[in-house]
Amino acid sequence: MPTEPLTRGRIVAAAIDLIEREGADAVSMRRIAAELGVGVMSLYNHVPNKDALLNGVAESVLSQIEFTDDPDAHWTDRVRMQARAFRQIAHHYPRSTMLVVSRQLHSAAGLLPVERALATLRSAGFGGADAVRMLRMFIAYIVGSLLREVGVTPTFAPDHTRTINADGIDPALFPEVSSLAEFLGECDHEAEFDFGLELLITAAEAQAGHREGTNRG
Amino acid sequence: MPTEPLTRGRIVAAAIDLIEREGADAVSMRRIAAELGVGVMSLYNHVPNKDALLNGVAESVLSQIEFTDDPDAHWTDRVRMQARAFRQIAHHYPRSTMLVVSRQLHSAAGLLPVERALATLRSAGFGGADAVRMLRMFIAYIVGSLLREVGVTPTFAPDHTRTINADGIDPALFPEVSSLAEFLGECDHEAEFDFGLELLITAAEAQAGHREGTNRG
DNA sequence: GGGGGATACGTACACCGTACGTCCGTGCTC
DNA sequence: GAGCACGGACGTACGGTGTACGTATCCCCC
Repeated sequence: MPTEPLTRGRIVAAAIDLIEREGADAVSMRRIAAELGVGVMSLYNHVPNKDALLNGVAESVLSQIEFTDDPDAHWTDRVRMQARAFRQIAHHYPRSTMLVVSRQLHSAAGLLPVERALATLRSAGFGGADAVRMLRMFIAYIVGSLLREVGVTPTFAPDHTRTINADGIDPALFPEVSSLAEFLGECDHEAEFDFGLELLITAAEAQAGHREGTNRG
Repeated sequence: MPTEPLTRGRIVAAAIDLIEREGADAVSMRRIAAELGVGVMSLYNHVPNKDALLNGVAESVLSQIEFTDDPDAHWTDRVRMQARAFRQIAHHYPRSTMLVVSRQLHSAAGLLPVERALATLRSAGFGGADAVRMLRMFIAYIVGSLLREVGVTPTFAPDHTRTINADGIDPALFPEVSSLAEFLGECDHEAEFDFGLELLITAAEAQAGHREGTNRG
């Protein structure tokens, strides 16, 4: 009974599966091998080392983004759709998101979203330099938001404020925090994401109109 | 010759020092102990485990933020100053920034910036819910930006595009990326940060004016 | 003096990534 | 068909990791 042959793809898939089930800390070459019913060192026939494997995980997740934005739609709608597509994949692989965001990949997988976004921004009338600036701004916001959603970002996170509150935070030292504990303690991630996204898009649109015909990129 | 007694503070300081010198991967309990000229297990008299130690690192860095914003200044100026203070500390401890941003601390160290920011936003006239929303938006942008600056964020990062370009990216597949390689390849971090920050502040100010007297928080 | 608590330390265990050597099934060459 | 080269699967081994546990040492208070 020849088992399915070992493959880089199968290994990466097993890694993603393991990460989503037990978290990134659970990932070890031994563990993945066991998961695949295979000797540890067999993995190294398909993957040079653990770091490369994790890069593979990030690339795989990134490449699964589904861009469904209509090329004929208004550019603001396209930006919205692209940002949401990014967010959606992060939601689908929440525990892998940290990996995606924290690894420097220089492969085509990571380049496609950039290409799409740049095309959209240029179609909005932004010059080269401005398009890149805008892209970087959107990415910064999206990455930061996803980190919060995924539950990585620090104190400012949602449910932990409840913990803090339970611990009893001193209202004299932190009047605002304690009086706003109600709002800090809850977080509709999607609503929060969209709120900032809309603000950014509105601001970007204002810039686009403002600089029309003044493209200096 | 009784050496300086071991202390949680000294341990955390040694960890920060080590991280900044050799990166977060170099941190191990053995390494830190060696750095302090001390047995490994002695550390555990002052720190429950490695994770707590890293939390200590994050808290320490966070608590060194110097808020110099004038309480009487316009709220937009105060937001600007606070965001820059955050960025400055990240620049001072670049390799520790990832830790700061990726750990869930629930200590006072992480609460102070939140308190300051909330106070500022409330003074701008935002209701409770809106103030928290704005705070989250600013934090998302700042965190995302710092990750990029620190050189952690993926493909969209600056100098690696040059590498990609050197590798020869296919202009047919990625026309925008390749035609904008010039702009993607360089990044004045401070200018980029300020660009987005100003956009956000402007947008926030518009919201503040728009909702005046309509506070529903 | 003597007892007790805090601190420093060494040893030991389970686990990690991976370099290296070995084995075996497959396919090509004669 | 015989011989052989080769690639993939595997076991072993080494140096590293975090930390549980037991022990030794110091200082302070009685």
